[in-house]
Amino acid sequence: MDIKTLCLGLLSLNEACGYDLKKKFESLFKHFFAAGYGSIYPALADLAEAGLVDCREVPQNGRPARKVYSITESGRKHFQDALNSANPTHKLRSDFLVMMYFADQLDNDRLQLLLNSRVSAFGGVTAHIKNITDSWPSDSPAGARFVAGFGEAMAKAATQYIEENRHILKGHSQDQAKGQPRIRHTDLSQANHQPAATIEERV
Amino acid sequence: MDIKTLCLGLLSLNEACGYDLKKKFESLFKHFFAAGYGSIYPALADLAEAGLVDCREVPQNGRPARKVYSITESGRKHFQDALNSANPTHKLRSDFLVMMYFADQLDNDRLQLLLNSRVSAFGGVTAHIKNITDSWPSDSPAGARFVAGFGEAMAKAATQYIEENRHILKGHSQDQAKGQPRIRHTDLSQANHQPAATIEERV
DNA sequence: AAGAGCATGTAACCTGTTACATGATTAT
DNA sequence: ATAATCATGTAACAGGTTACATGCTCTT
Repeated sequence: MDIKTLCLGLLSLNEACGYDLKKKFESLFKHFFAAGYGSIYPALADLAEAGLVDCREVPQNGRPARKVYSITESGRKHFQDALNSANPTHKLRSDFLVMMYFADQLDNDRLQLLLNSRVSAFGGVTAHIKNITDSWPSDSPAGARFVAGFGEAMAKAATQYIEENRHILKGHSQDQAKGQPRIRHTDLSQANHQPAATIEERV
Repeated sequence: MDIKTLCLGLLSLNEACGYDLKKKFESLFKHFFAAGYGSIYPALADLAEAGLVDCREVPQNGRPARKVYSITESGRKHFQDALNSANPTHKLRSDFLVMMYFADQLDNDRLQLLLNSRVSAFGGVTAHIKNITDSWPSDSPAGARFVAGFGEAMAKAATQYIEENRHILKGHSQDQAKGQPRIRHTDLSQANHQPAATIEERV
């Protein structure tokens, strides 16, 4: 799902200007979808050009006019179609896990720092979600509560996993020689998939 | 962290050709980092050009020669630097959660299907991880075990969250009128941030 | 006085994805 | 026979990020 569609979705709930949408992205969707002005404004322009939204300009004193976008019937239909199309994705991209994979090439101070800041980042997610949900009325939409709860649950599980398993990771101590790996790795891909021509895969 | 760096990291453990790296991405990193041939081959070419890896061609019968890449000292240093640079990211991008946010615009059959296939996708992740880790020796690197365990923990937590909370989501039944939202949403962003010029934000 | 917030956007860039192109060998 | 595996890559495209450009008002 691209940002255009997501903007359209938000506009199916309330009319808004680009600035408003950015704030919604940063409150509601922060833990699973990112978007900056550089994507939102062009997206709104495209939506308007395609007739999926209408734009009404509200002049203001001393600021650029608010361009308030509201969804059209055509836009609503378009969004319904998007909701009914194929298998939605759910993708994690984590440099943190990459680094943890290479933990034994990290020195121990750095490793502990990375683990601590990841835990604290998850704490930030939890705090952020709590912060936004606290102001919600009790009849707030189920979908919103579900995705907020999902974020909390993930942050909690991740934190717990890290705290319970960080002890298995040991970076090397800083005073040892650098630049040389001291541990020979087992090849973790499937055993013996290498043609005979390839030599010296290690144990 | 870009794919180039990650390839370099894998090459810091074992020499490999592009095809091998792809397989490693798909076994070890599948749950948190994706990469296709279209990124890997150009990445390897760039690394070689930058002198961070050496390339040795191993001719084969009836196939293109294997281009086996091995890391250089310069490459190893470069990778260490990457591991020691700033705050690694950890980003989720989920169309699934987007759709759940808009659950009440989904019809109920579709909603249940989405939830079921997401649960089953997480089951697939768990199976995949179990599958690869089962073949690992008991002294396999701690980093590899940590990231595999992380993936399992997340899949488990996500599945549990979905099963325990799916009941709060109700799509509309299919025989009702389509294209019109029947529920007026409360604006979930901060209360009263709208300038007076903006009208008719709802309760 | 300084900084945050409101409000718009563009343009160049970076990065990765998808589809294409080729073709023998091995397992089912 | 058919499909999967091995093995290389390119080229066009899509999509999002970052930096830039502007400027008033309200809060601290």
